[in-house]
Amino acid sequence: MISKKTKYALQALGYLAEHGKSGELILISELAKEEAIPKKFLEAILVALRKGGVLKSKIGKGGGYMLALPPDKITIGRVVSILEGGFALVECLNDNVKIECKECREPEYCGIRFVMGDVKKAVDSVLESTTLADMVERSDTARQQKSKIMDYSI
Amino acid sequence: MISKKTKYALQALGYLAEHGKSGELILISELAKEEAIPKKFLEAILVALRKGGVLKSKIGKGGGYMLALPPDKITIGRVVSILEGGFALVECLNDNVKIECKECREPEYCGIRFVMGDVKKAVDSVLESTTLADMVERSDTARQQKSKIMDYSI
DNA sequence: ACCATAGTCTATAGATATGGTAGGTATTTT
DNA sequence: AAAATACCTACCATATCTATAGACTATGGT
Repeated sequence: MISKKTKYALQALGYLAEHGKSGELILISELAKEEAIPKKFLEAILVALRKGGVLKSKIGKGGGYMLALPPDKITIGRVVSILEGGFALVECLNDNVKIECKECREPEYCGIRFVMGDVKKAVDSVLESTTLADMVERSDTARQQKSKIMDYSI
Repeated sequence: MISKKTKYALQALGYLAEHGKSGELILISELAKEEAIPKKFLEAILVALRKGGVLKSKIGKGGGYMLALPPDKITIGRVVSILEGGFALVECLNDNVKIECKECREPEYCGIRFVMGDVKKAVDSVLESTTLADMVERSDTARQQKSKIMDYSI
């Protein structure tokens, strides 16, 4: 299960992708309000995203947040990685840290590791090939489909 | 990250697959000792697996646990599903429960859902096509490779 | 019938992670 | 100087995960 942190991050990034297309700076308070995210909690998330290189900020009056990269250069995998330290399935397969399973006496031929390695590959392949732009686009498409159907039915 | 519960479950099942081939009953205490799993914790896990239809047990003297199905009929996905209620990535995509995201005002065209739906498909596809037998076999193969290399180097 | 064995159930304690809050600080614009 | 705005540190509450304890029930051997 992805954490709320990650979910909020994706919501905020989605909002920034849609409302900051021409380089406008968006306020934390606007993001928090529009996406219904606790403001203080969101602050911490945005800082993490900035440190992770996907957001830029400007302090002071007239300040705010904007994407540091175009939406099609920001993969969902990168976001997940920033906020959860990678999508780790077992301790010993974590991206960042190279830990051996404490429990596991034979990590070299641990079947669980093999299987979870496969799962991780599958997950990473999706997360790294999907960008913020894709996410927003799919949402928009679905919304349009819906309104088209609505039109027909009127 | 899969929970220890699930990891312990897979360890125990692996042991049963390897040591119970001819239908022997294996004691909880043996499993706990050999796989270094806290016994009382393991008990609960085994009960869950039994209720999930993957294990059979016999109470009383001479009792113990055995697989309820051949290892190649037990998918890793099933085990994960029993212990974690499915590999849910977002609340609104859980297998068992059909919940709408509370936060999400527009679940029908939520981009996060679309993306996580794809991830879930990828994960499930691996977990459902991999069986306990595969897991054990890969572990064995790796172990043999290793010993072969050892032989050469001697 | 009795007893040892072995799984089952319920309750609970301790540890860790998550979600959320409070208050103050630093920086920029006007 | 004042207002706006992001930044930082610390903290708390709750939920979940891991683990343990103890009493209960069923079986088989004697």
